[in-house]
Amino acid sequence: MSLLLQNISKHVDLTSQEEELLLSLTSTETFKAKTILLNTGEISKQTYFVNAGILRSFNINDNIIEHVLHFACEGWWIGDMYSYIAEKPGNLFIEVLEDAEVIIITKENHQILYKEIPKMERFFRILAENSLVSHQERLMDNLSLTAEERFEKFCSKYPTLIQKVPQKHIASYIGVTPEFFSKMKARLLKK
Amino acid sequence: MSLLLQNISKHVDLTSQEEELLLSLTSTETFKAKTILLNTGEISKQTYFVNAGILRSFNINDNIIEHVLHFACEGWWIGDMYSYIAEKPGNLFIEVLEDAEVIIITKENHQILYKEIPKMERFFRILAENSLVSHQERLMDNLSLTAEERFEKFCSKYPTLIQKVPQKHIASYIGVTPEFFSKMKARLLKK
DNA sequence: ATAATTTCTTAATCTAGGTTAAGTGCTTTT
DNA sequence: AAAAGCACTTAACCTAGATTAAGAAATTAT
Repeated sequence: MSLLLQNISKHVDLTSQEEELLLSLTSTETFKAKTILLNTGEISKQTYFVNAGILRSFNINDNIIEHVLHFACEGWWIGDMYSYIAEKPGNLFIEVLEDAEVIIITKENHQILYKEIPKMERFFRILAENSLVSHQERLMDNLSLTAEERFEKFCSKYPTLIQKVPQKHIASYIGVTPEFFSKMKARLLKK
Repeated sequence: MSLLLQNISKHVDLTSQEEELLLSLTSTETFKAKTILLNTGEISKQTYFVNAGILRSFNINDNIIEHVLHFACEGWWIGDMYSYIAEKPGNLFIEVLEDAEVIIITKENHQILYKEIPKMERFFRILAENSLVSHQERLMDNLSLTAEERFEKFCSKYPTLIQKVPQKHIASYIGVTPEFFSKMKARLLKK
C-alpha cells in the first residue's frame, strides 16, 4: 500500500473509492538533490508528502544566515503553512537535500478533497495538532535547554538524519553556528 | 452574540440548533487571579476559551525557572495541547493572571461535538493551523532575532498585554531574564 | 495605615555561544 | 587527475545576555 494511504489510515478510515479519489487528486514527482521546490517571496500552492529522500524548509535573514525550520524524510509532510493558508508570499525555501520522490497536493485539489471527503478535515486537523505540539516543545526547548541538550534530544529523536544531512543544517536547526556545533561535538566525543 | 460563537463563525457557519448544541456542551466559569487551572503532571481534560480576563501557560525547568508558552486574553483559546491529545501527564501550568471568565469544553464533550457537528473538525483544523503558523514564526524569531527585536515585535503584536501583565512574564515569553529585560527597556527608552 | 510580599531596577561580574580567520579534507565538476 | 567549490575543524578573541546581589517601588494582606 502507498506510504501516503498508510499515513492517512493511522487517523481516519477511507473506503477504497475515497482512496482512489484522493490519489487522483495528487501527483507524484521525483526531484534531484539541490532542487528548490519553493522560493521566499513565492505564494506556496502545494503541500508535499515525502515518499523517499530528504527535504528541508528554511529561511534566510538579512545577514545571509539560514535557519532550518524543518526536515522531512520518508513519511513526513512539508510545506510553507503560512503562505499556503494565507495565500501570501512566504519567507521559506523548500529544498531537496537527497534525491526525492514527493507526492504533491495542490491547494485547489486540497479544497476539493475537503468537499468530497469531509473525513479529511479530521485527518489534517490531527496532523496540524501533532505538528503544533512538536513545535511547542521545540520552542520551550529553545528557551530552556543548552545547545548541548538540544543536540542530544535531536539525536534521540531523529537518529537517521544525523548521518544523512550535512552537519551545518543540524547546527542551524538546533540554533547554533556551524563553528560552535563543531566545537560542541568535539567536546561531547571526549566524554 | 457570545464571543465564542462569534469566534467560530469566522471560519464555519453553524445553524442555530448547532449553536445551541455547542453551547450545551460547554460550561462557563469565573476564576480569581492566581488560580491554577492546570498543574504540571496532570492530564489535561479541558480546553479553555477566554471570555474575559487573562491566562497564561508556562512550564518550570529543573532550575525553578519559568518559561511562558502562551498568553490568552478575550477571544483566545488556551490549553495544554500535548496532554489533551495524548492523554498523558503534561508539562504545563495554566494560571489566571487577571480575574477571568472562561468557557470550558471537556474532552468527552469535544468528541461528542465532532460526532454531532462534523463541521467543527474544520473549525479546529483551522484553529490548529493558525496556531501552528504563529508558533513557527515565533520559533524562527527566536533563532534569528535579538531580544530587542523580539520585544518590539511583541509590542506591536500584543499592545494591550504590555500594560496588563507583569513584565517578568513578558521577559520570559521573549526568552530573557527579568534583569536583562529591565536593562533592555531602559536602553530603549533612552532612544 | 503598616507590614509583608512581589515586582522592578541597577550594577558588577561571568559565560555560552558568536565572529573572524586560516587551514584541512571532501565532493563535484571539467 | 586537476581544479574548484563545499563542508568541517581549530583557535583567538568578542558580545549578548545570564547570574548574583542589593536596594527601590509597587502591590497585597493584615
